Amino acid sequence: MSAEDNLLKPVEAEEPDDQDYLLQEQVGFILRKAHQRHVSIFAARIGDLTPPQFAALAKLRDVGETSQNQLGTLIAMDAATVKGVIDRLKARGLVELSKHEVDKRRLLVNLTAAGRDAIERLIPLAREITQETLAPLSAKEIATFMKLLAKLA
Amino acid sequence: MSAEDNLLKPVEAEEPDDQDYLLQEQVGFILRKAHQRHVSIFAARIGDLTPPQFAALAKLRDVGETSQNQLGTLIAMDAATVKGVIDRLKARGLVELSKHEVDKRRLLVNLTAAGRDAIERLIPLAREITQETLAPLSAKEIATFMKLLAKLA
DNA sequence: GAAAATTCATTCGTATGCAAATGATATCAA
DNA sequence: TTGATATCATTTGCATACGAATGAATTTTC
Repeated sequence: MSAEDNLLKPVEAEEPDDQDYLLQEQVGFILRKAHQRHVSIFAARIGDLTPPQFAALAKLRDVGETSQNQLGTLIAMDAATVKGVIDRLKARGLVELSKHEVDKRRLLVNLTAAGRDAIERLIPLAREITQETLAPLSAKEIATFMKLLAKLA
Repeated sequence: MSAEDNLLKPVEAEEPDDQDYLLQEQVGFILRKAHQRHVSIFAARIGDLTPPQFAALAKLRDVGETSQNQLGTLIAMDAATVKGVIDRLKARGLVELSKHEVDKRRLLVNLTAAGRDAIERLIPLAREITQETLAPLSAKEIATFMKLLAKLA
């Protein structure tokens, strides 16, 4: 095949070879950047709480009291990570911890009154964060994107 | 409006109110999970290098010698983060550092022979990682998804 | 019912990721 | 040319994120 043929060949048919690995076109790299952008938007709107901390409060609002590990499963954090998040929320008086009466291994987590106030107050801001993150897309594109993204996660 | 009317109302017309904020349907949350999944796939295939470290090597392969800061811009890392990544690559002999002759502020980074060998060897694995990450989608869905994801990043 | 396997939580070590402060050097502007 | 700005790099502090090891408590299995 001559070099000229490449001018006629559609891009989709390109055989990737080691000469042209383009980092900026790989899912992982773009996924990382999209995530960074979202975190940045989040920080601009909710400065005093991180996305993982918000996730913990929002999920506790949904399900009520649960064990630390169970909460971690619900918000996709491993045991070590969720411990740090809960520790910091506890230090700020947004959650309270107690021991499970029957199963002595479990550490129960629940919202305090202040924690409930905080999450109720922040939810409208979180809706705006979602909107701003998706702002580059049209309504139809958003529907498509969310469907596909969910398949990948 | 009676409760029965809700049965007839299409889902898309639901007015979101604070009662039903669903964390698991928010872009940020799913984006974080998708990113986690990708990192996990990456680690399973390339155990001895992280995605940021790989990104640094791959970009150095593209552009050749650059300043640490410039490299950071190219791979979307701030100055503090890129320094850590480069330090670790240097400690493993994959990159080498030198001072810019003219502009004494700049720290030049380049691949060593070992670094070039490593990235050439890893690129085929990186292609597989991209494929596996996108495996839940069809070819057409991949094209759509990548287009929309790029808009968000 | 005792041993084995599992689950829950903690701790340690390593690696991003970013804000803010600092110091050195370069560039711009009056 | 010098004084103000801007850029490059480093450091510190804080917050995820996860593997691996450990200990305590529970469940399973024989």
